[in-house]
Amino acid sequence: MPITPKKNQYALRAIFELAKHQGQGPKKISEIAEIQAIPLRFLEVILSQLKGSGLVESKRGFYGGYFLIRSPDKISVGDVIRFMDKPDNSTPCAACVSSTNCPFCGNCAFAPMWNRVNDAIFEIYDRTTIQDLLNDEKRIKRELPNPDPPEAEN
Amino acid sequence: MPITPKKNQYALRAIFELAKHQGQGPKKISEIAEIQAIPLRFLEVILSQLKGSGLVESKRGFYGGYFLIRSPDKISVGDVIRFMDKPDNSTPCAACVSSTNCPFCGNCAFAPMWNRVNDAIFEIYDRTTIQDLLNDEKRIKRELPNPDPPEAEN
DNA sequence: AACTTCTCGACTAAAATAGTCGGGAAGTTT
DNA sequence: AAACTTCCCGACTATTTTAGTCGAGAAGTT
Repeated sequence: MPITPKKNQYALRAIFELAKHQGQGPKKISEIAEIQAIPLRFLEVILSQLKGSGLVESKRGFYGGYFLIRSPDKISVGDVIRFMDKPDNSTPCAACVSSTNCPFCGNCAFAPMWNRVNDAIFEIYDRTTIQDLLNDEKRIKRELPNPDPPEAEN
Repeated sequence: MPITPKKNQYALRAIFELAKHQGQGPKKISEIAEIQAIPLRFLEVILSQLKGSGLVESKRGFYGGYFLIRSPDKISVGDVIRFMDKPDNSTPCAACVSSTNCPFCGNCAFAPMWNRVNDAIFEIYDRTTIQDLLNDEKRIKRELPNPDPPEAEN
């Protein structure tokens, strides 16, 4: 029922966080995990998987962390989602997007609709870049100036 | 990863099958199950659940079965999917369509995108009626005249 | 050497999905 | 009526997917 699993959302948020940090060297998994409220050990798995996408790279040691190797306006949400869903690329019945063994594959009245839906989803994903999301966030923050102002420490 | 779970697809196919049979009295679960390759006992559950939607009604006994109580051109795919997903209507964070407890609800840069995706999906669902699907199937069958011609029995 | 951070693979836990079953109630046939 | 067919109901099990954890190690820094 979710549009996309949590893991994919975490991947997006992680990349989003790296994008904020562009040009400032590597960012630690632990920081991303805290800011984006993602379980640390799970995020390790996700980021390490994301290295296979050619979007991020990492460095170890004291000043280590992850960083983007493509500019945020050249990374679309579609790039990320498609990569994350890749492992089980099988999609044997391209028509019935949702089932592994549809008995009507090919001459099924529902297939065109599922395809339209799939296309509509990815059209949005592909047209939304990480930079767009960054801009949106800035705008949101301007509009809601002080959601929770830092209290002066005594 | 599927666009919609199998159960929803079964529900759609069942209604689709009832639509084919419009005005010819009730149709048995067992027939629908066979034609649409749906596990019988599972389909019982689904159809019985669908009675709550006001789209179908049933009759028991020898000439019993299920039938539509609304014409196929007045039933949209959206009606069916929305009903099937109803039970867990909670959606506490309407913005982050996919997660139960998004820590950023309200001021999250991703929310507008998830909403656009959701809207795009349901726009298609709502504009596709069961009658449309019926028409599509007829067209498909005209175009592929004999996918598996019945052999003459010896 | 001590410390920090990513790395790797296997492993467990929880939730959602899919499916099953027995026994009963309504309706039909004979 | 008895026998039969069909839907009805609730609980129950199985399977798959998703989410998350862990220990030990390798690369880099101080």
